[in-house]
Amino acid sequence: MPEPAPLDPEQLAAYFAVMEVGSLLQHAVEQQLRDEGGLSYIQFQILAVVGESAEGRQRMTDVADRLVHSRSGLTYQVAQLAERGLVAKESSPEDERSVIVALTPQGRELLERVMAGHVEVVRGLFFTPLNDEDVTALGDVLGRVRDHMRTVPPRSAAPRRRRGN
Amino acid sequence: MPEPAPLDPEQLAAYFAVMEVGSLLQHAVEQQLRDEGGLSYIQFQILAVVGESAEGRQRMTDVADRLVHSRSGLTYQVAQLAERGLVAKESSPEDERSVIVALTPQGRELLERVMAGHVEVVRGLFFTPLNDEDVTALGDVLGRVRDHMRTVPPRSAAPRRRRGN
DNA sequence: TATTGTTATACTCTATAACTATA
DNA sequence: TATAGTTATAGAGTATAACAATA
Repeated sequence: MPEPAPLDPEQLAAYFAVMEVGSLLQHAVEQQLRDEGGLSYIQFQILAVVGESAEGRQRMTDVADRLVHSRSGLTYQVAQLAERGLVAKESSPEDERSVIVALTPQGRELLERVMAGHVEVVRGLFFTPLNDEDVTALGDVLGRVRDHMRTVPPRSAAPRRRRGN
Repeated sequence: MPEPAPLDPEQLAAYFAVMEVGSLLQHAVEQQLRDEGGLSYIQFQILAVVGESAEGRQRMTDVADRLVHSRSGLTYQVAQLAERGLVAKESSPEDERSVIVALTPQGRELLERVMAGHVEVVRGLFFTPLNDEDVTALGDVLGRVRDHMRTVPPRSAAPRRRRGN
């Protein structure tokens, strides 16, 4: 294998910027969610993903796939949310193996309450220094990167079909 | 306080894209660092920040400030690295309170070895779908966001001068 | 008094592997 | 045999607060 060429300065700047912005934004958002709703970012994401679906109901597996979680990690987080009465677990009539996560009224209420502050943080921190063109450009370029990332195999080379998750 | 306007679809797309790209990229990079060097991302960053300075030496506080770490978290991570002989802790001649983190030869060697794979992952995952203009645009826009983020107070309103960190 | 750093502690989160049950 | 999910367990990381020492 030949020496990989180093990244040029512009590439490095872009890479570091993405990582730092993502990290700082996540930090800020986490604090707001913790303060205003006692939620971690992942818990918030679970509520959001479930709440955004048609009737506030999603299969465990579908939530896990979307949030990159390990199955057991999702089981843990959903248990935390269920303990607070924010979601309820139901069995699926179609597939006895499946578990459905359903947003409770309290869950929806908390989600809506917390979302307001969330939007404010994101707007203040992220969008303030940007104009419409910047936003469009960002969405376009990063959207392409995201699509590419979703395509590329996890670089564990082998497709990895065995052993769940 | 008036209802905050929700983010428009373009803004949402950009926000989600940043978070997802950052998260996926971090995941991929973490796996490579773990596999090839037994390093967490933060440990890698510590080595990189220290190694990038003039003589491979940095004060604890300066490293912590740059990596958003709590002091105690940095103490912990530096201890991990020191146990493996990748860094050494030295006292500062100028300020008896300070502790200097210095990259050892083994630390530098590992950093260089791991950096190759790191660059490959970033290139393959992040830069493949982008042309030069995209990269420039990204660096410009996200650079502005980052600068803005560094400026804005942590939204805990109060300047927070008391109590370290 | 403010700053630098460490320690103890408690907690959250994550991942792995073994396991059950349904398809 | 593959898929959906849980459990037990163990480990890594983080934050807080109390502390010691130097500026």
